[in-house]
Order: sequence, then C-alpha cells, then structure tokens
Amino acid sequence: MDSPQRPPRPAPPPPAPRRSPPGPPPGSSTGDVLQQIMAITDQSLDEAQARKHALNCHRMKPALFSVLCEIKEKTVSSIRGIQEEGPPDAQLLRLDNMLLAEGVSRPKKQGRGAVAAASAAAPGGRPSDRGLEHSGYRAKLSQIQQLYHSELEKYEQACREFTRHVTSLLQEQSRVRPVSPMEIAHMVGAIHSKFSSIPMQLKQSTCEAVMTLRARFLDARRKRQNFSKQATEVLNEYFYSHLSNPYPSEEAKEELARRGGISVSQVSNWFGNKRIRYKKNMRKFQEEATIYTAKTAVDATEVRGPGRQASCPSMSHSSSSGPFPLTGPRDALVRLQTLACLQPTPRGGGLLAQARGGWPGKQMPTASPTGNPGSVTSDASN
DNA sequence: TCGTATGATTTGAT
DNA sequence: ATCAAATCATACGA
Repeated sequence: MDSPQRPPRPAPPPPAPRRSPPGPPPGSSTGDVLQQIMAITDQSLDEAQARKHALNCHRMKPALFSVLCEIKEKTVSSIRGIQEEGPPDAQLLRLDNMLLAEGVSRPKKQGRGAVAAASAAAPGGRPSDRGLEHSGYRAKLSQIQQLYHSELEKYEQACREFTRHVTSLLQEQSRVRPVSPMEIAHMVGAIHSKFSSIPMQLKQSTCEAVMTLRARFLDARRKRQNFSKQATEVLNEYFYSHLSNPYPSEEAKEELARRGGISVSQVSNWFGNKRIRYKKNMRKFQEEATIYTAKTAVDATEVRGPGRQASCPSMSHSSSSGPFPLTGPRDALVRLQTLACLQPTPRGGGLLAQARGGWPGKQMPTASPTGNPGSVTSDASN
C-alpha cells in the first residue's frame, strides 16, 4: 500500500518567475530573489533564517510582495478549480454502512474493545446471526476489526501530522508572501481529499475481507461435519433420559452445548431433528434407546453410591412432566426394566407409547406455575 | 456409486 | 421465539 508519508512539499509554488517580466522591468535581481524565496522551503529553517532576514530587509521587498500578490491571484483560482470536486461519495457511504452492519466499524468513537462490541452486537449468539455465532468466525472478524482500526488510526495520525506540517510551513511562508487563512484551509482540504483515497481503499479491502470470511464460513457450514462422539453421547443421554419431555430448557441447552463442545443452536437443531426422527421411526431408535437408557441407569447407580447427584446439573434432578413422569437416572433404570419386558409393546406403554402420543408440546419447561415437579426447567434451574 | 444418516435450513403455526 | 415438518446438502459406509 501507498504510505501517506511523502516528502513535505505540499505547496509547490507556481512557476511564476518564468513569466515574471510582465510590465515593469523587474531588474536583474528580482528573479534571483524569487528563486531564493522558492528555495527557502527546501532548506532547513535554520539555514534559511539569516537569508530570510536579509530578504525581509531587502529594499526590493515591497515591490516583490506586489508581484507575489499578482501571482497568487492566479494560483487561488486554480486551487479553487481543483477543490470543487468531491461531493460525499456514494460508494464511501455504502462501504461505511456495510462496515457498520458487519460490526467492523463502531457507531463512533467507542474506545477499545472491538471484540466486546462484536459480541454485544449478537448477545449469546442470538437470532440475527444465528449461524454466524461460530467462534471461529467471531475470532476472524475481530482480527479484521482490529486491523482496520489500527490502520485507520495510523492513517489519521499521518494525515494530521502532514496537515500540521503543511500548515506550519504556510504560516512560515506567510512572512514573506501573502498567505490568507482561506488559502491554508484550501490547502488542508486539498490534502484531505488527496489522502481520502487511503481510507477508501482500506474500507474497501476490509469489506472484501469480511465478505470472503463470510463466504468461507458459509461454505464451511454447508460442509457439515458430524458431531463428535462425545457430543452425540451427551445429547442422546439427555434425550433418552427425558424421553417423556425432550425439550431442554435454555440452561440445559447451554449445559449440553458446553459439554458437547457445540453451540446452543446446534443443540436446538439436534433436538428438533431428533424429536421428529424419533417420532417418525421409533422402531429404528429402540436399540439406541436401550443403549442410552442402560448407560444412564448405570451412571445413576454409580453416582448413587456416594450419595451424590449426577454430574450434569441440568440432568441431575430430573423428574418429568407430561403423561409419563419418568425421567432422570432412576426413571431410566425403571424404564430399562420395563423395556426389557415390553420390547415390542402391544399397545401403549413403554417408550414407544410416550412418543406415539406425541410430546405434550413445549412451554412446559420455561415455567411451571403450578410448581409441576416434572418440568424440564426444574431439571436445570433448581 | 448409491443408500442411509445426519446437521442445517426453510416454512408455517402457535 | 420456539416448535414441527419438510427439505436440502453433505458425510459416510457398503
């Protein structure tokens, strides 16, 4: 990229001297003096100090000054011509909006903590970007964010420094030639407009980076991966031990997500799929149910020994609501026994029956105003 | 290569 | 917002 640090020669004075002899014969020394003035900006101020003093005291100075005024007349108009372009750019506006929408740029000066800002934008991976709550995506986005802000800061600083430098040079020059505040303002504006392509480019490439990241992440999402064995086990354990009401509360979902190393929305998806598929083809899941209920039962008996609760808080004190208040480790044990006897149950009863009638529906979990001991919420929250 | 399993998405209802 | 149901798209094993 193009660095904003350029040699500090912002105000290349017009090549005036070439046309210098307009009317009054300038005298042989005028051209020289002008040359010297031009040279001043190129010299270190220390070096030029004495010379400037000499120039200021020069008997030709008043005449020179009027010549300079004349030159300036022309210069100002040309500066104006340059300045007139540049209405608020539509593309820049678009880029700004996009960066804002992506959470890359902040609404305006919000101090540090880009990551915090990002996570605040989608608290708990909430709906707006359901899928994009992926931690990998977040991390990358915040990297882009940080890079963007640090580059922008660098640019702003360089721009400020350069402007300050130019301004001071102009002020310095104003001692030997007429420099109006307006001219300085014009110059500053010109600098900014020249520099403005830099943040524009920065914004553009940041947008591109975000788009690429998004695309890649969405691709990754398409290329789904099966959950780890651990995750599947955790989910299945919960599902079969809450078969009468397989609707984990928000807390339970979080716990399951944590234990399985997946996201909360993945847990929700999984339960959605599982309920449907279980209901559709319960026979197929019987073996699985047996395995997991047995597993849970074993865990329960093991845990029961030292008189402690099961390891997972959200699953530990489960009892259930719904038609068959059978849930949790102890119930699982009972159910296992039942299952052993009633494998293909003739009618009703057992696991199949629970699901066959359909689950009582959701909402049980969230609140059980009647103090129903079986709600899933009570599993998690009590 | 094909059939099945499975995670994700979409749609419509509550 | 959450759910059921349908559907899509990919992973995976035979």
